[in-house]
Amino acid sequence: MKQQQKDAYDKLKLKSQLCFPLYACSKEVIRHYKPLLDELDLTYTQYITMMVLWEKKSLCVNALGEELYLDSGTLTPLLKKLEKKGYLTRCRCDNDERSVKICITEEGEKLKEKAASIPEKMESCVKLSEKESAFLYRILYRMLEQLNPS
Amino acid sequence: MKQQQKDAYDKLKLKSQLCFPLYACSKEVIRHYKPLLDELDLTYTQYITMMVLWEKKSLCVNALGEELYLDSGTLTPLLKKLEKKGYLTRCRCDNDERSVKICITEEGEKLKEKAASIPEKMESCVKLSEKESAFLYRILYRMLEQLNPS
DNA sequence: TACAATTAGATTGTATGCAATTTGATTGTA
DNA sequence: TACAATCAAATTGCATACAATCTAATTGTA
Repeated sequence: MKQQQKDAYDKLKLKSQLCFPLYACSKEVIRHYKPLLDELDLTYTQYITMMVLWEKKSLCVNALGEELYLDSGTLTPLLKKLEKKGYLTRCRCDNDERSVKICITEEGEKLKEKAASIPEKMESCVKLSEKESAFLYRILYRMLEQLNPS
Repeated sequence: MKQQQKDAYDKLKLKSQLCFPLYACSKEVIRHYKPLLDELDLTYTQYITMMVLWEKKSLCVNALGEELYLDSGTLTPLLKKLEKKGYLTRCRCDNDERSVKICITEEGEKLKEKAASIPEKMESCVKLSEKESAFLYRILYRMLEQLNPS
């Protein structure tokens, strides 16, 4: 076998890939959120959706999708569930009937208090130094920008 | 509002969290694999499953799940699909009828040749320096180890 | 050796994710 | 102003993920 082909095969190993630890790590982190989010009766995707709403109060589905890297196929049913729980409202925009505006409710605002302790609790699961966190953060956002230039 | 509560709320912002870019990045990377994997008629999860088999040739569902951080609920239907495609066989172990042994087929081995160019193509999507890749790799595996000590 | 406890996969049910398509509203332009 | 092109959500279909439960095999031990 040629050296070149051997190199190509080496790169096909799970342990040679960056994509795999990224994928596995993401899932493991989300798994660790679960018991904390269960107390709020939220899934992880519902949680990050609420995070955007806690900050922005109100925005269109489209904009929400860009923030979260999710499309309407995922968001529509998810937003309906959060609406049913009473955390947000969905209504067509007055000025553009194509768009749907999502607004946080008082119930939704109240949930923020219960969620406030979660980030701290999660941090304690993963022991990274200040420097490592900052590096990881920067590099992931740079990758995101490269993969999905917005 | 107390400073402490303000800090807690700041940490609730999407941009303050490490979990979010991890989650988004993982999805974006997988999305970038799609056109390459479409040519092989594999999904991403099927691809990483084949990566393990290209390396190990044969192992039990259990061991496969530990490698991939997936459980039988995900693996069983996925392995049935790959079996139907002819890339692997599933059969109960002789010495322990509870276990199912997965073996790669010749068809499965042949697929490796077609997949060999994928890692290189993916690398070109994300421009990280040698140093950055190595750092990211180390930190992700360390996190994995912390989150799921095996 | 009985038999409770454990283990490996399979199954069930719920919630994403996302590509592709559809529906209805808006925009650009001949 | 007609009307094609575009756009925003919603819908459909398929493939994960994973917790919880179930089934069958194996193991530990009284």
